[in-house]
Amino acid sequence: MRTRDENKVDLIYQKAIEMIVKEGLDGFGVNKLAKAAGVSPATIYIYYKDREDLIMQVTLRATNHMMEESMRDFDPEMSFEEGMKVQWRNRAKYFLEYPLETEFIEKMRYSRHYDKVFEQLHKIFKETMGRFHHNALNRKELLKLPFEVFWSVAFAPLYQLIKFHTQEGSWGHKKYTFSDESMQQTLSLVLKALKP
Amino acid sequence: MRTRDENKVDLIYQKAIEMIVKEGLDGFGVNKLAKAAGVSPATIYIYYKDREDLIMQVTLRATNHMMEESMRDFDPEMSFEEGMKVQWRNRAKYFLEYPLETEFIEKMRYSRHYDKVFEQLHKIFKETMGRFHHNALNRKELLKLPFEVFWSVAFAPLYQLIKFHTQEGSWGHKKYTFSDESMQQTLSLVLKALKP
DNA sequence: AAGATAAGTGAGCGTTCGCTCTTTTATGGA
DNA sequence: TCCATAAAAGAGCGAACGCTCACTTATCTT
Repeated sequence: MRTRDENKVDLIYQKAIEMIVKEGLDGFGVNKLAKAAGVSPATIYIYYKDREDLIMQVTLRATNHMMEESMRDFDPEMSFEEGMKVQWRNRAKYFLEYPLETEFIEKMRYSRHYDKVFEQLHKIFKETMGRFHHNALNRKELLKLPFEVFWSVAFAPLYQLIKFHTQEGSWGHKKYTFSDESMQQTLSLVLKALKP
Repeated sequence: MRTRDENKVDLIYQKAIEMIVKEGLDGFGVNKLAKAAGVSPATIYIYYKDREDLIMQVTLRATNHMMEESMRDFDPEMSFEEGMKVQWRNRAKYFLEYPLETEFIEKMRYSRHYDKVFEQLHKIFKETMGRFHHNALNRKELLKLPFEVFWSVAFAPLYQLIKFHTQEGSWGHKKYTFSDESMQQTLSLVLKALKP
C-alpha cells in the first residue's frame, strides 16, 4: 500500500495553526486550509473525522507540546522557589521559541473547545501541580491558599506579560517587549506575594 | 416616519452576545441571529453595516459598559491601596452582575477583533490608570515597575479567578466558586507583592 | 386625513461552506 | 513483476452563509 506522507500531516498542522491565529476560528475553513497546505480537501478527511475533530486534535497536539516543555526538568518534590523558577523559565522559553503555537493555545483557551480538550490534559497536570502545591504547603514555603488562588497569583501574571508582548501596541506608543529581565522581576513579585 | 424600536436593538445586542458565548465566533451567523431575535435579517443591516461591524459594535458597547462600571467611584488621585480595592470590587461586581457580558468580553479579548476595538477604549483608560500608576509611584506606595509588569501582577490574577469560576470543573472534582472572601484574599496577596 | 419617511419584512441572490464520491497514484509484500 | 491496499486528488453535492431587493407598515408632520 501507499505510505503515509508525514510531512503532509505536519504541514496541515502548521497551516491550521497559522490560519486560526491570523483569521480566527471563524474565517478558518477546511477548503481554505487544503488550498494553503497544497492538498485536496479529501486528504484532510483521511486524518480528521470532521472540522471539529481537526480543531480538537490540533489543539490537543499543541497543548501537549506546551505541557511537555513546561514540565521539563520539573519535579514536584522541588522546593517551592526552585519549582516556580523552572516553570516560569520553561513557559517563557516555549513562548519565545514557539510564538505562533503560544498565541494559538491562548486563543483556544477562550474558545468553546477548551473544556473538552483541556480536561484530560489537566488530569495529569493538576496531579503534578497539586503535589507541588501540597509539598510547598507542608514545608511552609507557601501561604495556605486554595489551589485556584495560588494558581491565579502564580501564573496569570506571566501569561498577561506574554499577551502584552504579543499584541499590537494599543496601550501606548512604545510597545512592550518581553525580556528575561522583566520576567525575573515579575516572578520575584509573585514569590514575594506567595511566600509566608 | 416610523420610530425606531429600541427594544429590537437591545434584543439583537443581547442575543448576539448569548450566541457568541455559547457557540463561538464561528457558529455565529447573521441569519441565525435574526431568527433568534425574531427579526428579519434585513433589519439587522439597518443597524449594522455588515457582520464584522456588528461584532465590533457589540463588543464596543459591552466593553464600554464594563469600563464605566470598573471606574465607578474611582479617582486616580486615590491612595494606591484604596484605588486597587475600588477597582477590584467594581470588576468583581460587574462580573457577578453580568456574567454573560464578562465571558463575552474575555472571549473577544482573544479574538482577532481585539486590537481595533480596544485601541480607542484603552486611550482614555490608560490615561487614567497611567495617572494612578504615576501617583502611586510618586507617593512611594508602589514599587518602581514598568506599567505592564504592574498591570500583570495587579489585575491578571483577578481575571484568572473569574475564568476558574466561569469554566466547567475540569481542574478537579469540586468546582471553584468565586466569592468575596477569595477575592479579598487574592487582592491582599497582590498588594503585598506590589507595595514596597 | 393624507403624504412623507424611515423602520421593518420575507424571499431569495450568489457564494462559500463542510464534506463525499469516484478515480488515480504510490508503495509493501508475494 | 504485479497485485492488494491505502493515500491522495479533483470535481462537485446540498446546505448554510452573508447580504440585498422590492415591498409593507408604522409614525411623524401638516
